[in-house]
Amino acid sequence: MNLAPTIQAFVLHFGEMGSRWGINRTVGQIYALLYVSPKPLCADEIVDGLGISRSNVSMSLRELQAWNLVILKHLPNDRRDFFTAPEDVWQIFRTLAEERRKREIDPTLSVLRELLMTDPKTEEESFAHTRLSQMHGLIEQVTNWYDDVKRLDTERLATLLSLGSKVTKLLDAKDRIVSIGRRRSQTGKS
Amino acid sequence: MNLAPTIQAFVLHFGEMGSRWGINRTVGQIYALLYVSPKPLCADEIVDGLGISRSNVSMSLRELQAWNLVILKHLPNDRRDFFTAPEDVWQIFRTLAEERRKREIDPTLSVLRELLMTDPKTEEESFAHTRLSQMHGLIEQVTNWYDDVKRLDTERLATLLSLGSKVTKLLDAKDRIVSIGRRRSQTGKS
DNA sequence: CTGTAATTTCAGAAATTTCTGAAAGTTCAG
DNA sequence: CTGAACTTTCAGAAATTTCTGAAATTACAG
Repeated sequence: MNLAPTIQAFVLHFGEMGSRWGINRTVGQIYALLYVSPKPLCADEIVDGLGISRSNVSMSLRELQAWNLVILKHLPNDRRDFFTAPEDVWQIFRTLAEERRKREIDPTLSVLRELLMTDPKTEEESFAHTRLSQMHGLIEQVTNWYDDVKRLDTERLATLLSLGSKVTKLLDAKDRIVSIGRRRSQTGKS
Repeated sequence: MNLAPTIQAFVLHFGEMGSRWGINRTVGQIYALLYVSPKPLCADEIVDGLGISRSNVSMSLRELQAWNLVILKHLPNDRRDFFTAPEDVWQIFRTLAEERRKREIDPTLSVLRELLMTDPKTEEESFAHTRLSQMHGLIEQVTNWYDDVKRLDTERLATLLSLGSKVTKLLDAKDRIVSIGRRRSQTGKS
């Protein structure tokens, strides 16, 4: 490894965190390296940068492509594959959310749906049934929200985030304003 | 293992998913079992239910306690430790979000802050610096939103979720209504 | 105290995941 | 075609994580 100290520290940290995240160390490191590189890198540059085997790089890049976290590029007059991380951090964030949902949420949702189809026979199963149903309800509510919000463009998403919990105040405010409007004009319309 | 088929399926699925989540299979299974049990279970009941070693149960319960996902109870005239999962799924959701944040986000945030303190020396480092700064900005924005929202009670949180992206429409609506109010009364006030 | 019922610890066995080197596959210029 | 430049595959080595049984520890009733 022969990287600037800051870059090296970032890459190593991402490798460590990778494990806490369910992606492995190498995958995390490669992603981090691509993320901070001003230009696309080819596999051998990654091998040099991280000091790992060529085959490991190949497999890890494959995984990153499956996650849609990395873009394959070709330079003119060069047969090699080059890779970059997408520019827009918000886009990366969305992609990550999307992929994690596919892998971590959807399978559970479908198992829950399946299990909820069967009628509970015993007292015990009946209790379990209501618990599964609660969990299903929660996950569905959260993913519906997510489906709804993910369609927003970055600017609106940022507005929504910066608003935070104030939206509930806004709700109250809306009601107040609307009712004032009504009182004044007698033609109120929500 | 001698559980009702539905319960068994749920427990096994949760075990599998556990691995995709960074908690291990046993921990996932124990949590699932407690979640669907109408009454607190003691360690030996879990051993019977899941067919795993007593010591594994002990260690896994320890981990679940560290995650705040399990509650230790004592029954009168019984020296054994009994465990349940919290009732309220929303509370569980919050706990999970909180713990994942502590483990998966905060360390990265602090590393990023640290690295951003140093001045970039080369062109390369300078590029990396802006990328780190972008990532830092995004994470901070998202966690600030989260900090803000997590204080809401369950009801308000549910409202906010069911509203989804409509909040942005609401924002527009507010502006419109306020301006109508102004036009009508000449005393508009946001 | 003593003995019993419980929990915890921990060394190392078992299982799983990650990583490597060697071989095979692909692509393309000449 | 041929062979050079590159990428992928994959068996098994290495590393890591999980799990177990045995021993140690704790708690407490008698």
